[in-house]
Amino acid sequence: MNAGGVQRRVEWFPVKGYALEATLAGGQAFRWRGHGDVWEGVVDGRWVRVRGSAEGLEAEWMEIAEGSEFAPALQRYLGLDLDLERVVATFPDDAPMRASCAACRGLRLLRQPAWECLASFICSSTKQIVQIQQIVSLLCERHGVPVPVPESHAEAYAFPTIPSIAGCTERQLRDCKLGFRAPYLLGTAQMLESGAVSLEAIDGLETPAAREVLMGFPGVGRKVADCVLLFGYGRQDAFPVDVWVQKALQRLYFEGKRRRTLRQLLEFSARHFGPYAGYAQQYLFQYARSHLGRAW
DNA sequence: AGACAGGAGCAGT
DNA sequence: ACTGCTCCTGTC
Repeated sequence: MNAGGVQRRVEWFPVKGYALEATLAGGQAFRWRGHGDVWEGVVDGRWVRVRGSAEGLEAEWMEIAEGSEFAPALQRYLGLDLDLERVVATFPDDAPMRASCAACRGLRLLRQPAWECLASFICSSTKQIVQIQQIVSLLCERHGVPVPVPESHAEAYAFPTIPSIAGCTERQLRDCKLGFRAPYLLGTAQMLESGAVSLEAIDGLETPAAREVLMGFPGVGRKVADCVLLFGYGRQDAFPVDVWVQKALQRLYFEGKRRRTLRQLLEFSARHFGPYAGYAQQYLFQYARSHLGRAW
């Protein structure tokens, strides 16, 4: 499709060693498909394909409007405006972090649109990544608008808007396999649609206050709120603790000691991992998932 | 077959 | 402040 002067664009980002798979398919976002060095997704309503090489990233996308300048937004989404080496250098110099960094070289944090991030993580509770991908795909196919794609390419859809979700019935959402999360997502969309709370206003808040606002939405507890703060608002002091991170922290830092409660682990993390604790968390998470196995 | 998932929300202690 | 139970449903 190439109607209305809307064009295919290509841009080269000279960033070395970007770990595409770990970043795009590691559980931060749920819309990327691909393998190895080639990945496709939809970002801000644009179909995007990214190819990675040792020297950099080649991004290709379909513009949605004349004269629109998407490259900076994509750069921001991919987390390119950040000196990764300097961030990694702030991580504590201990054995678990060294192992995590070695295992996840080139892993970055994405900076996703807040609504998409919030909605996706409301869908995520007690679900594995594959299942979250299924749910999000169904939501997009059924309630998102089609976006321009290259000639003879399969259809792609934008993430559903707040009004389009707010206008759904609980039944429609359950049909997208949301289960008990359906009323949560619906309630959140309706709160936003009513204007009682705004996702933009959160930008101006300190992290603890921002977290409190997010936890006011149904289906949003501490963990989901921290994911949204980290992946959607770039708050690198947010530290989501899910069962994987919990197990990893317990095992890597408190081996043989009495089991720490969630609260204790949060306290430990806040003082141990430094200014980029959230970044460190993603490294630990990936490491725990890929190297420590599922049978602890 | 049956437990178990990258949790939230609630009651009970 | 912690524990334990329930909420859907696909996957292993």
